[in-house]
Amino acid sequence: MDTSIKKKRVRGRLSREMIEDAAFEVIEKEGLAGFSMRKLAAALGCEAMSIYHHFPSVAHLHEALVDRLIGALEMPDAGLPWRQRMRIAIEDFRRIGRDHPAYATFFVTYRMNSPICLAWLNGILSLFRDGGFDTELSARLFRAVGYYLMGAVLDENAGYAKGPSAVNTVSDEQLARDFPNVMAAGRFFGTAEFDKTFELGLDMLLDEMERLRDGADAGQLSGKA
Amino acid sequence: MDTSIKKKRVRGRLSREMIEDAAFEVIEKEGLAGFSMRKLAAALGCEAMSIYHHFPSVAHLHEALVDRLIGALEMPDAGLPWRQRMRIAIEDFRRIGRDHPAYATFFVTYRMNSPICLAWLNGILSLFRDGGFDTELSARLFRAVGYYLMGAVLDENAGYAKGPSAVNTVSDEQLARDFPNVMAAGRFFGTAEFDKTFELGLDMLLDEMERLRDGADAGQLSGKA
DNA sequence: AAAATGAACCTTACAGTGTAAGTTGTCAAG
DNA sequence: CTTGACAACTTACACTGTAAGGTTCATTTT
Repeated sequence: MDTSIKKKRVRGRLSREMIEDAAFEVIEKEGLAGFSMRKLAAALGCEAMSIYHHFPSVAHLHEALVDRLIGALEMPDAGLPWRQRMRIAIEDFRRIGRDHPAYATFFVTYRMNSPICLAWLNGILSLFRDGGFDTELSARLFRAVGYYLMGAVLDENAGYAKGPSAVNTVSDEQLARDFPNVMAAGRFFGTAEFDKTFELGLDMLLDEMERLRDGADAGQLSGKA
Repeated sequence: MDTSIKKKRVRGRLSREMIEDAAFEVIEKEGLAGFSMRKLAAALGCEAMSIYHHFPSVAHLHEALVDRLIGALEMPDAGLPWRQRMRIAIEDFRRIGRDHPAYATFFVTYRMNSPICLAWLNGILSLFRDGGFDTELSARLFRAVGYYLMGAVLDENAGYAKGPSAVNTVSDEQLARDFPNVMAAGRFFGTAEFDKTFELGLDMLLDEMERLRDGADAGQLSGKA
């Protein structure tokens, strides 16, 4: 007979929301690669298979996490100036990465096909349309700005500033000797510089979009390569 | 005694280069997630552990793969106009994603600290300096342009156009009814539109950089948010 | 109150992963 | 022919997601 003390287990405790909350915690604590159903279960005080009652697979769970993050976003006030609306929407997305750094790499790579994500996407496309662009230019500008945003989120959370991942590390002396430009630039690659750098690129894109809208398309854009 | 026929095995066959070649093949065939040391070994006709004689870990192997791709890049001819040099360097990087679509997500996420990658990075930073920017602006513009490039490579190889990854798929009817902007924009999200969209965003950034260099910094860049 | 139902959870098991440790096969130098 | 070194293999371990089936318990029905 088993005389070991068994933690009294209150059934019916688990819920999708609880599991999602715990998942975010485990991911941020253990890293995205360190996340597993068993660790998640441990954090919840249950067995791994119990989670499958609420989510049929890890893929379903991950989709729910993305949906939660995207679903929490709301479109900027339509009464604000366009440039400001665009800026707010972009910063909102960027903030997700800031709040969930370990999850960012997954998040950015994720293909958003769920209804919740499509609804957000639809709203963002509306925002581009409100800028005065036709369907084609709205679509292309959305993607171009999205590229910038995705790359930024990725780098800010998993990039150069997060320390070496390479196996062959390079000493500071070698860096200074062989790669002086990297050495000099490194000062502006740190976390403290993220905002300023991001703003610079974002303003460049916003400026160009306003220029495009104001009919400056006879300018360099169609110029030589 | 074992009388089973054993494939005669020629020892001493393996080399780092062979393993890297096979790794690229396996990754593109099986996908990045489907890659494993055992599958790589099978492709090579050897056992998984034999690979460890040439690469101490998968991380080392991955680093070698990234090094090979980056190491193959060369800086654009310094005699060309600056804008064209920049464009070539950017397109060279982008082509890596095109040639190794399945590897792109890893590639873009990878933190480049190896000597080979640092050398490339150092050269690119030189290119920005050649554009007439000081250390700080070179560093920030490199990052901003890099964000755009990273995001593009990511999306072009693992993004929306590559089909649904979501578990809750949405029917075409629902898409047309509930997300008309997505439906309309979808036409410009396909693979065939990648080049044109990428060029649009790239030209926007190049235009802004030339404007910055030509001392137009009294313009909107420092304007209201 | 007793029985039945079904959701919620657990146990076990399997095929897969990276890789540490130890063993065998092969070839070249002495 | 022996020895040594190295390349490749074998085995084993701790981990992963999850399929299959068993157990427990709250609720509902009789």
